[in-house]
Amino acid sequence: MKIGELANKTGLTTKTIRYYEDIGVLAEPGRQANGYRSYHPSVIDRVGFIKDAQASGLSLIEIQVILELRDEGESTCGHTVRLLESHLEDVQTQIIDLHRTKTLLEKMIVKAKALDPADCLNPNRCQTISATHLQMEGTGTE
Amino acid sequence: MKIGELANKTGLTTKTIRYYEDIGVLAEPGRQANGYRSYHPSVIDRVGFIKDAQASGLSLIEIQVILELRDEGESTCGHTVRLLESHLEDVQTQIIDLHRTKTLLEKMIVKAKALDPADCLNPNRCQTISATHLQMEGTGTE
DNA sequence: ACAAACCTTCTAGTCGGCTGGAAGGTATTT
DNA sequence: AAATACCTTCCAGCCGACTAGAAGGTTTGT
Repeated sequence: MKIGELANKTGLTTKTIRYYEDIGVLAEPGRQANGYRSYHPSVIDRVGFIKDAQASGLSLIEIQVILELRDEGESTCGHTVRLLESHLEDVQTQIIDLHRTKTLLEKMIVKAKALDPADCLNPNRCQTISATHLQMEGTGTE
Repeated sequence: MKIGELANKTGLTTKTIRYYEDIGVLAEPGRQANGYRSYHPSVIDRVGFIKDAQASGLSLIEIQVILELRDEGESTCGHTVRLLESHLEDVQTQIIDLHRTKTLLEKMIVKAKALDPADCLNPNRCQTISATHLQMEGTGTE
């Protein structure tokens, strides 16, 4: 399979495939006599793995680590699980942060709407997002 | 107030302050006779505003838009509210995405742990995150 | 007088995940 | 034989929010 075919089957571009090879998440494939890359069909699955792992929020570097270990025949499961678990923690933290942000945004919107529109004409009063308005209730800055 | 003092009071670096000036979120301050930047104390509040807006997930470009409108004396509230509301939508979408990711990660971890450790020794079997395992249940690709 | 700590401008690099283009070689079709 | 569609390499740039460093000028302190 040439690179264009792999691109078609995986939905990646040839550029992206070469890039993945560069950074090491895809191994260097064999070459045809003319120098063209020649891919084994199993690479399609590997790309599927990469996509799934990416969709789960793993970076290409992290994915590379998992794949490298796997390629070396190490018992990767332990590593992978630890990586996934630490990633899960990150995700949970992000969710909490986003909820805080959401609450903050909602408060800001409510306050902005409660303002008398006439006040908006005074540029010194239209301070929808004024720091002082919000800091009291939960912007844990340091 | 010189730039270093402003940096101390706001927690930004002098580099960052100059950068903010470059991209337009902080206006060019006056200069002393020697060419040093000379800041009005009100800039501290403005930086506070920027920090809060950033903490709410607004980009510096978006913040700049709000501040520019405000500086021009426009009735910004409407614009600001619309910006905040569209941002709130983004945040909500992000939360939903993260929850999907979280569920996916949890499933992956459960599956990984359920595997017989002996299987890990076979690099072709230790496929914790194998694409085929997961795609069936909700990786809406495209 | 001289060092240290500040200030100035400018250029360029970082991270991550690509994308674009140039300049060439090869394969297929007409 | 020429057009086209593929392939190769390498180098450069994008986004956002900085950060680092060079090379110089100023102010402060001893």
